[in-house]
Amino acid sequence: MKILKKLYLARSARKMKYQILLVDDHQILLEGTKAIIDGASDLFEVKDTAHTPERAQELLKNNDYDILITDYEMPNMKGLELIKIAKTVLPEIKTIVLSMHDEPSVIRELLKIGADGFILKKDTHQSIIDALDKVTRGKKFLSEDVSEILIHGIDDDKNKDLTPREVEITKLIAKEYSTKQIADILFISERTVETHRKNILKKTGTNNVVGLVRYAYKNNLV
Amino acid sequence: MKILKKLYLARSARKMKYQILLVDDHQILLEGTKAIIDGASDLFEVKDTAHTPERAQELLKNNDYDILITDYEMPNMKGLELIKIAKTVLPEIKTIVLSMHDEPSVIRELLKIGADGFILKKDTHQSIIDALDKVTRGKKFLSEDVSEILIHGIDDDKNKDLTPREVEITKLIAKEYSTKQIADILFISERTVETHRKNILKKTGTNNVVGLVRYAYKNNLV
DNA sequence: TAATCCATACCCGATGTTGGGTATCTTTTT
DNA sequence: AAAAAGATACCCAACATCGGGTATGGATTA
Repeated sequence: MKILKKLYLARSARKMKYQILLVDDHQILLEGTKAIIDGASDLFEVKDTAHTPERAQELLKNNDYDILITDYEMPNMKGLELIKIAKTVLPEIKTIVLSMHDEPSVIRELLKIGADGFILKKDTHQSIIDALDKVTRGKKFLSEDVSEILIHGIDDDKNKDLTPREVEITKLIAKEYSTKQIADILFISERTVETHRKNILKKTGTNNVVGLVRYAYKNNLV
Repeated sequence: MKILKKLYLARSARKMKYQILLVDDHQILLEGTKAIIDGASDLFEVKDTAHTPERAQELLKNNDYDILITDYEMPNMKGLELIKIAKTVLPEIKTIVLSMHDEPSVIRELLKIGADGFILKKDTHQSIIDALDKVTRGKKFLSEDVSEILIHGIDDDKNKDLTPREVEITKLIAKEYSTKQIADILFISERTVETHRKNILKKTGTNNVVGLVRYAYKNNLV
């Protein structure tokens, strides 16, 4: 809190812009968002952009940023992990997630690991500016739509979280591996895989693989 | 061809900008892309934007545009249908599709119905400008990545198209209906559904429902 | 320490899926 | 008019999945 205020004051005293690192695997969205930010406010500036999480990681290590804005769905690494890395390298950095998906579970997970803002790609550009404004003041920002989802998605909590092992198996199922193949890959018995499978079906509230694959898609396990 | 050249000359003679209608259900991408186009060239101008296909349809009927740039994946209506509508209302309009997905079948389908350009969201903003440039000269534009995909996806043609009935059944399977339920819904025998099922698996090159559901997701049947 | 959770593994039986066919009738294409 | 494609429907056998259990050892939490 204290650090933040100091940072904020320092910036404004020196009339410096907040330096932003923008990450998205879609080049066009990257450039579009940069155009929005650079054009809409003279308080913020996109210092660098990265279109892979790896490149972002590299930039984070060798530069100083005030804010990280990142896509959530990216190849190899989820926005989630990138945020964790960013918070480690630059503990004071503020993070905003830009996502297509509006699954309550994902949003909750992000907030839990300390993301400061969450915006959907279908929100307006004003949301981005509002979010930047809020997070630099040390507050959390959720776009209207996101709040809406959180409120109406509460009972969704009964969807108990899958255990790590169950997530692993769900992913393999969704990759078209058979029970036998999964057993071979994980060096466990087919019976065990079947047990996991049954538990997963129960937890996800479906009664066949199709439902499971749909669950995997909705929760970005694919 | 003739008409196009006339249009092109007329525009430049009058020093008028090409009028663009931009359609995308993600507000941020809409505004970002608009910023890119308006900022990068004084030959083109985003006259209107729409975040639903319905709104786009309305605009198309009451206004004149030279170019339509549309997302492919949208609720209710696919970019495909919007292009058909646009070409009906304004036969001379040029159409460019902006898509996340890089399925050869989708690209081929779009080119078949007369789309003039195809860009992936992971391409650079220069691709958009290049595309605008080309299509106003009456040429087709495929971004490098897209051409790449088309070339390496040729043998994908063995993925013979599913028949209407097969598509119908695929959708039902992907909606978690069992063979028995599908038989009831379509008033046909379970045996028939099984036959369709087998043919679909063969055509899509998979050997279980999981692969089928993945196919459904990739081809926007879900 | 006791209770809970997680991962492991087995049993059983019912039901569903997959892969191999063949066959008829209608519609569309050549 | 002949050929091809599409939708219908059946047979059979092998295999996988699903739903109901129970059980055990290890780790974590209360």
